[in-house]
Amino acid sequence: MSEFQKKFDKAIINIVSNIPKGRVMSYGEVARAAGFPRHARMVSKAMSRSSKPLPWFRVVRADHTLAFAAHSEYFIKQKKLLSREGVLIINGKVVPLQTDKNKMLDEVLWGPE
DNA sequence: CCCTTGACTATCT
DNA sequence: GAGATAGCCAAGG
Repeated sequence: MSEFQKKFDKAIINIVSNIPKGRVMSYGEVARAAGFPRHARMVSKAMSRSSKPLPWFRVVRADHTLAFAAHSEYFIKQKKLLSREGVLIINGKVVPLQTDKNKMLDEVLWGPE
């Protein structure tokens, strides 16, 4: 394993494992939060290499769609895992189950900031 | 080295 | 808003 992967994986895994239940982050956001901007495409590989289980299903594309091919095995699996915690996929896009009516959709999705 | 491959993104049409 | 396009960047062949 390259030195890059060692540090990268550690940082990515740390971020992903801390995504709260019912919330999602984009690959780019995870990469940025981990201190590796422009490495969105490598986030998935880091997660795959993780030895411990991760809430990988809480990571979606920046446009709110799932990264897996529609109808693929993992697409179905991710959709199910997310719906289990109140995050639904409608028309291929992530939509949170109605929660706080006073919050804007983006805030419910991506959190207050 | 050069080329291809992604669980990606931002920016046009 | 769905496609196409051009960046992106480490890995592997």
